[in-house]
Order: sequence, then structure tokens, then C-alpha cells
Amino acid sequence: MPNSQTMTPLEWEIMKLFWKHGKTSIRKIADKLPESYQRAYTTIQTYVERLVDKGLLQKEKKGKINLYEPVIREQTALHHETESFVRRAFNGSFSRLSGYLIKSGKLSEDEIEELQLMIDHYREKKS
Amino acid sequence: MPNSQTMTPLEWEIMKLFWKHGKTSIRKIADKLPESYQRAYTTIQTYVERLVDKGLLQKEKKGKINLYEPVIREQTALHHETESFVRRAFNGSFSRLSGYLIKSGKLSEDEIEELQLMIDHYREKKS
DNA sequence: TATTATTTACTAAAGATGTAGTAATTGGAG
DNA sequence: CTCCAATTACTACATCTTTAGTAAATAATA
Repeated sequence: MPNSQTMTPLEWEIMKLFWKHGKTSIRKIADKLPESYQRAYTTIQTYVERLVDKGLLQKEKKGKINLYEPVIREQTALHHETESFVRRAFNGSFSRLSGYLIKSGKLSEDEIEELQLMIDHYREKKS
Repeated sequence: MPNSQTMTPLEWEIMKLFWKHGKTSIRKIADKLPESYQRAYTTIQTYVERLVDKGLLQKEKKGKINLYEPVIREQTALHHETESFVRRAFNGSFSRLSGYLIKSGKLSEDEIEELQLMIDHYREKKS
């Protein structure tokens, strides 16, 4: 299994682009990175190669050109990251995190409404 | 303001102990760390000093001995960390995170129940 | 008080991260 | 096919992280 180390912000940003666009070249990624993550082409190259080393991307030589694509799905990575975050910050308790979210005022009224809908939906399926 | 860089797992573990026990010595922390975070005494020392440099702990010489205590409250740190995590992994959307939590099956029935109560409670106060 | 144990301050070194340059190769425009 | 541009492979290097050792100072104990 590709190891589930936690990714740095730029790594995430790069991975997100791969998830969005599938098998792609470094050039494409470098160009699509948002403003604040713009780096020298070779910097992105380094990152991408390291992501290969970490088992998150796989490399494929198409002729003489390199293409890369994600090894794990975004959902899976999200799982890993969230789990590791919750473990660190909320003692592994997802409900503590949820509680925090509600109490923190981080959710807008609309978002809480949405949450309510998801809960309802969830319960319907359950019963 | 103490900078809000994201903490590494061991840093968190150390901070959690300081939050729990208040002003304390390195020895106390080193002894209380859970199994998997046990390190050489001087390693913990290095971490603690670095946390001082980062502005998360403050150092106080009590006679010839050093005591340390948190500069920010756990809640505040939690805010920072959660925010930075959500920014990275969920495009800054707290509701996306909430949605994920519900759909992921990470919450037990009881926890969802609890969540419902929190929502109700929140709404009551709102109205 | 003499000796042992602990604590502090400092130093160190390997590995990870962030950033990018350069040489050589390959691709593409005339 | 030739020349310029892009790409690849490799190297570099400063900083941060993780880990801990050592020497000197201080505390505790016999």
C-alpha cells in the first residue's frame, strides 16, 4: 500500500491537479498551479518525482516524455489525511471534531442546514 | 501573536501534556508521554526549547530549574490547526469536511445522534 | 561534604523539505 | 536537417526536523 504520510500544502496542490486531470505531464501541472503555489518548473519536477518516490504517483514513459498519474484516489488520500489529523488534534475522536465544528461557529447557518440534511438522509437509509 | 505554524505529531503530544498539566518541567512531560512518543530526555528537551522558539511555550526559571507553560490555549491552537488542515485538504470548506465525516461512516450512530443534539442546541440559542 | 544523579546548555548529524540550476537529450519550427 | 525551445536527469544547497550525545552546573543522597 502506498504509504500514508501526511502531505505538505504544495504536495496536496499538485496531487489535487493530478486527481482532477488524470495522467498528465509536469508542464501541465506547473501551469495550472494557483498563483501562490507557482514555483520554478524544476521545483515542481522535484516535487513530482518525490511524490513518485513516496508512492503517490506513478511514472510512465510515453515515448521519451514522462507522464504521471495518481496511485490512490482522492477519497482515499482524504481518508488518510483526515484520520491522521483527527488522531493528532482530536485524540482520534471524529465526534469531538464534529462537535468542535459546530461549536466553533465555523459553519454558516446554511452549512448547518446542509449538515442536517445529510444527517436526515443518513438516517433514512439506516432505517 | 504566537505564530500558527502547523505542529508535528510529537509537538502536539507535548503541547497536550502542557495544556493538561500547566506549568511543568521537561522531566514531567518526558515521563508522561505515551509509549509511542517516548524519546530520549534530551530529545524532548530539544522539542520543548523549539516550541519556546516558536512562541508556543514560555520558559521561566524557577531558581535554577526551568519550567515551561503554554502561551496559547488548546482551543486556540485547535482553531489554527483545524483551519490549516481544512484549507489544505478540503479547500477551506468546513461543510465539505462535515459532509465527509457523515458520509465516511466515521461517525457511529451515537455520534451522529450527538451531532444532532448539538445542532438542535445551536439552533435553540440562535432563535 | 563527597559522590551520584539530574538538569541545562550546547553541539551534532542524518534525513526531509523547499527551492532551483545545469548539462544533455529530445521535440518542434522553419 | 538545423537550430531553438522544452524536457529530463542529475546535482546542489540552505533550512527544518528528528534524534540524541556531551560537558558543565546543580541537586540529592549517603
